[in-house]
Amino acid sequence: MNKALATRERLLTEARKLLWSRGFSNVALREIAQGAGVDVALISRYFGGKKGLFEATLEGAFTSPDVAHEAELVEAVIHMFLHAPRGGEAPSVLQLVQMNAADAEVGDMVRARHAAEMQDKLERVIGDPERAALFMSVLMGYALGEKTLKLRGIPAPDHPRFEAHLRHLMAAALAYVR
Amino acid sequence: MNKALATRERLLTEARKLLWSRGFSNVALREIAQGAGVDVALISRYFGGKKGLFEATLEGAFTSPDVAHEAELVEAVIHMFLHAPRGGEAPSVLQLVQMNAADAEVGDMVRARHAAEMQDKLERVIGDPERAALFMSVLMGYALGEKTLKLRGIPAPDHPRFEAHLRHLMAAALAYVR
DNA sequence: CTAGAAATTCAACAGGTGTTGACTTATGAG
DNA sequence: CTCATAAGTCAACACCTGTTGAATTTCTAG
Repeated sequence: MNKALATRERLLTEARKLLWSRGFSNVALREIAQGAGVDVALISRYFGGKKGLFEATLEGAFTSPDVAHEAELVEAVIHMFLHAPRGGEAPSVLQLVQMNAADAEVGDMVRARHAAEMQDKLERVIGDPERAALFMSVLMGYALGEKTLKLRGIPAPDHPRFEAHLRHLMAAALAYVR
Repeated sequence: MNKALATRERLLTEARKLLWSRGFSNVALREIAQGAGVDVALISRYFGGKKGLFEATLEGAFTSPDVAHEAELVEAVIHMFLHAPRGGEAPSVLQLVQMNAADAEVGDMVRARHAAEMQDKLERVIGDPERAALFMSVLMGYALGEKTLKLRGIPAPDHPRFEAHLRHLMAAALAYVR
């Protein structure tokens, strides 16, 4: 009876890997099924369809670190950027954006589940919607520049200057005063 | 004989509108053709295929403003953000990113045609690859936060604080010292 | 007005998509 | 062992994708 749950989980793992990195409409269900070693039909059976699978993928996946002060926040983000599994295990801010861009409906799902939640947390810690928005923007932009656009001038994540950039940008966002 | 060129252009216009806003793999050629009021077959005939059409779309589309000094640069960007046709006529940095995320091959096309060129210009004006990268990152992130993620805390583009945010972020990027 | 060329449409293709219902295999209790 | 039920497979579907070659319309020179 719980063997089904195991393969359900295997399906979810594979779906996260593929859907999060390549976007909703660029991955075929058959590919996910093959990666999990089962037949495609199981996906529609277990999750009710492709969108159901994607939604299940988002379930409880986004846990921004619980911090209480700005200083801790900065350190937590640094840690996240430097030590997060870069292979594609955890959903990065960038991957969120990719998903968001693909399809309006999917974008809404992502926004409802994560973006809003992360923003809430940031606002609670930072104490100002504007600074929180700038903080998030700045991080998204840097992740984008590094991973997707591959800008010259952004060093590899293990280079000390990578961390320096992040610290500089976060500080700038937090220093905003209207 | 030049009537063909006219419909070619009509096709291109429609392609820009759809491909740039919704991404490469989320628009069907038939939709583009219908928007231009012609048959799908013409696209493969004129542009050699979907990728050919997309590439033609990028041709000469990206003209970053020619400025010589940092101060001018900031003003030019402000102008671009505030007065660019927000409906989807001109390709925004955000749209570039969307295209980039969709498909690896398409992403390379975009990077080759625009991202690198824009970066070159920025480096020439700013004089430092790192600051240029930060500058570009910061703008991409803010555009992303406003248009795609729709973050609270980012006001409408016609609000004075929108401009204030942009100025603050650009100044921060330019103020970076290693 | 008419032949010929240019511009466009039509119909069909081969391949891929998500989804569904019927069938088969594995599991575990009695 | 037996059988009911859970778990998974198979084949087919209806639809949509980009692309192509032939047919057709539209335009234009003589």
